[in-house]
Amino acid sequence: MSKKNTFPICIIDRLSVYHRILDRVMEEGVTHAYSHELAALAEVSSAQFRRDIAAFGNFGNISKGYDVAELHRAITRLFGTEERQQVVLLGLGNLGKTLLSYRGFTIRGFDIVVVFDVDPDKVDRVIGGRPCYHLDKLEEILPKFAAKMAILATAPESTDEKLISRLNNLGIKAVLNFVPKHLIPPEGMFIEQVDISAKLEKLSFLLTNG
Amino acid sequence: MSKKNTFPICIIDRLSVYHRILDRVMEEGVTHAYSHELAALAEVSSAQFRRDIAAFGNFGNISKGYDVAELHRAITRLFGTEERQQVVLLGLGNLGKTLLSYRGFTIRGFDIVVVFDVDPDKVDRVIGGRPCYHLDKLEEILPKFAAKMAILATAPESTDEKLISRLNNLGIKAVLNFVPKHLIPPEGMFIEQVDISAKLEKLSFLLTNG
DNA sequence: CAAGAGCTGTGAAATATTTCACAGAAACTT
DNA sequence: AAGTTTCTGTGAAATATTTCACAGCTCTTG
Repeated sequence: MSKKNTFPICIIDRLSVYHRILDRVMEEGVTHAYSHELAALAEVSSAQFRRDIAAFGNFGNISKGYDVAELHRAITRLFGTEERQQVVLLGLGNLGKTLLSYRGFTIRGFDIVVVFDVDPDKVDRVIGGRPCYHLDKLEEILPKFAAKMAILATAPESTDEKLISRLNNLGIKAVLNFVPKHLIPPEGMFIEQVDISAKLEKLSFLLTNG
Repeated sequence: MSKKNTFPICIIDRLSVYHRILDRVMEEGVTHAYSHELAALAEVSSAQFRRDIAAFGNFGNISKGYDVAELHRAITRLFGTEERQQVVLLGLGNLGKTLLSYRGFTIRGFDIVVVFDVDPDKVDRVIGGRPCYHLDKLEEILPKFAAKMAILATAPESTDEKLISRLNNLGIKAVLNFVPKHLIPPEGMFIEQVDISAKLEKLSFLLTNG
């Protein structure tokens, strides 16, 4: 039995990769796989794969390797996506609309249940199957939903720590931020930054200097 | 003068954050800032900020702090985005279209110059100001452009290492992959994964277990 | 112009993460 | 049923990254 009180946060990123790989392997009808096989698909060492998994319990069978379906379920449980997670979306521009119809969220257990924007043409309507309200009504409407996470796809100019603070006050403790602006979360809140251009910059750096 | 032959790759991610912060600080008319000020905005320690920057040269003025504009330029140079970088986009679904009109790319120095898809309604037309061709013509058309990087927003079913290999043969050595599928790059190629659901999974994990 | 304050860049220490390598366990094989 | 193989989980070692803490410099002030 493995009991550590602390583990590197980057394990979580790798868990998502493992999860996708288990998906794929299951589709192929495989029921058991060894650490070195799964690790190769995830581009990590087999030792790292075993240690990552072992941080959350003993899942490996000593001669059959890992039960693929069981490990998949275990990771799902860790993610808390055994039951569907409700999410609020802020911002219905190009990106917001795309996210609203993004099938990946649905597949992974996340449902955008309500949307907020500031555009008069968009508010007080149902868009993409979800009700859309004016951002001014956030405090009034959001408590009616069970969303614990928010996705931020608002205009950069109007996105700041004030908005974060409003969300925090409404009990939102996790934010996925697509706005290319580094926002500092209040105590107890997590903000995950998705900066698409930053990824291109990294690639460009690697091409230029690597 | 600082000359290291090796440095942690995660510095590059932080450089992007610093870059955004310098943008903001410059907009406010600030010309110089101390490491502890910039570090606070980026949520890193001042020592880390100084060490990250020092890995690429001596930019700090010992009593005025860092020349904001100079440091900004220096990072731009490291990214290789002093001159505009041409990029090819593969896939014109919802996400592809959004990326095509994403202003963040333009602002950061990246131009999507040509697009490929498989939809007969989309190919051999100009869409969003860029010519769109059938993916079958990749080998014929792509060499006419100077793109060194590709953005992958194709359907998961039709995205695999075979496509990666075609890109590699055409001289594309850096790929930004929006398809939620872990692709293994051939020697000498970089693939940067953008898995949006993975970020939500991480947040969900933190809420559930943190 | 000497003393004081406060900065950067960086050795050295501390901490975090990854890899090595093997004990112990299961499943074959003869 | 003993030997062989090959696996997982994990101490211990190796490596990577971050933080500490300060020398040396610049500016300010009296």
